[in-house]
Amino acid sequence: MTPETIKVACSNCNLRELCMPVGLQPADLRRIDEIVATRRKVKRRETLFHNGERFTSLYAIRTGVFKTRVTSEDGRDQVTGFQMAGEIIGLDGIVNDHHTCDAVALEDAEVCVMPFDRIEELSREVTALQRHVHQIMSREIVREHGVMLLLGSMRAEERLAAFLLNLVQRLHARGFSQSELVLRMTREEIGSYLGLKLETVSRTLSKFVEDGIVAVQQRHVRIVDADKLRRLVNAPAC
Amino acid sequence: MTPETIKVACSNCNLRELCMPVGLQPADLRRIDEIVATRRKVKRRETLFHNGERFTSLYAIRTGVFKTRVTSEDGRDQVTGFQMAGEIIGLDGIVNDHHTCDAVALEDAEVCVMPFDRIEELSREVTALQRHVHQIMSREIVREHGVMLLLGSMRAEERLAAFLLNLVQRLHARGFSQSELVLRMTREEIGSYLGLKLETVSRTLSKFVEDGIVAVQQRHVRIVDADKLRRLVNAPAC
DNA sequence: CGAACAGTTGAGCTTGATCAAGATGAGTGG
DNA sequence: CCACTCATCTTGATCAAGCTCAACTGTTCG
Repeated sequence: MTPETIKVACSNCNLRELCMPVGLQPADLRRIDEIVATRRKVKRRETLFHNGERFTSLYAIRTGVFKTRVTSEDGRDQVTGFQMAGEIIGLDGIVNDHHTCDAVALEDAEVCVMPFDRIEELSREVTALQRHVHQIMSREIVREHGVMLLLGSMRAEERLAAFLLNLVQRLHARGFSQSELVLRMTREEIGSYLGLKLETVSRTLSKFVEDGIVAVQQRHVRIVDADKLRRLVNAPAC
Repeated sequence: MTPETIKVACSNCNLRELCMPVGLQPADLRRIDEIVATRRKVKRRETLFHNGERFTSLYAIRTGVFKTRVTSEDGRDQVTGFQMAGEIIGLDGIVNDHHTCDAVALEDAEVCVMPFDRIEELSREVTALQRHVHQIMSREIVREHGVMLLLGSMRAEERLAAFLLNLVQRLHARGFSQSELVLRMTREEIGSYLGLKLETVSRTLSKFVEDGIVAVQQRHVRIVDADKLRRLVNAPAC
């Protein structure tokens, strides 16, 4: 792991409104630049950080998609999320000064390294940043509530439908198509995230194709009937 | 809901080391007292806050046990956690200024009301408090990772075993028995949390009794063989 | 080019859900 | 204090969603 490091600035980053607070005073904006120490490239399949590693920094994703996963004592994995441009990872490490999950790049990626003590220092002075850090953590908590609802109460079709809608919605917010997406993860990784086996993911996708809800070619997915997909998720518990 | 309010101080609260940072300077300690605005009593079955309600404060539980739950659009509930003395609830409300879940008292309870703007203000000045807030939020994220692992990859027996061990461990940290506990929640609520139906919870408990792992009388549970229970959780995925 | 990886599909099985009937206990009002 | 009621819990019988195992196909990349 040779961290290719480049000095950069948030103030003219095109992802700024995704990962930084908006409406800052110019003076504060310049201070925010101090947060990002370096950038770091992570190749496909490499980890950005891993379970047990010392926590030092949060990471803002510039390009690429990551998965985070936790591992139980007996070696079972659970994917806890897929993260893309503008999203912040590493929050798990704050509480015990060590990371408790792995972050693995699903494709070649680049992140901004933001040393956490610098974040804390600056957010004591820049109220908007303080607020922003709190919101990012709260957002993650709320997201995980949603995943718990999905895992605890939804059936396979509902889970996969919710997953696809969530992905495409986040991609759309980043300027991509509302109806087409490329899965950067395997069926097995999707299954791990959704609490399903890879065969079930594959079968359920095939069923969606049969029902004219999506078109699938490998990892290319086109949402043909978004309404049907949405109805699948909101279907009253029958 | 008539909030019986009493002015109080953290500095001489016996739960302080559970919900506040330790090792504070006396001066900072006195400032911490400013955080708790009031206390509030919540009767059994009443909500401390509910989905959609304006977020203003975090709450430190003094007595009683709460459940938090989210509700999906089609009305399905998912219990996202059970919280007890010293634990902080309300973090979900920070991101959008509104709560996204309900907090319901499972027995008569009392909480310390901590206005969040006051927390933010003070944590700009007291570094230990700032750190503490970050840790509380990170801890919740890590806890939820654990729940995702449980919901996504464990079987019914493993889930229930993990649940009982977690409960008794937290109670033990509060000075209660290592082997006896009183469930403050119904089988249905346990089931919701664990992604199981109440019948499955009941049956699995009965099986534990048969196997000499626990003794159950209503909501009284005595852990007879903690090792067996632990082995159930760590059992290699067979 | 071939080996490892990723995905699909089928057959059969297991776990936990569903439906149903009682049992038990706590709270309430007469 | 007792009878009644409602909520909670237990247990049985049956069913189905999703898992497991297996075979095969397609893809990627070294």
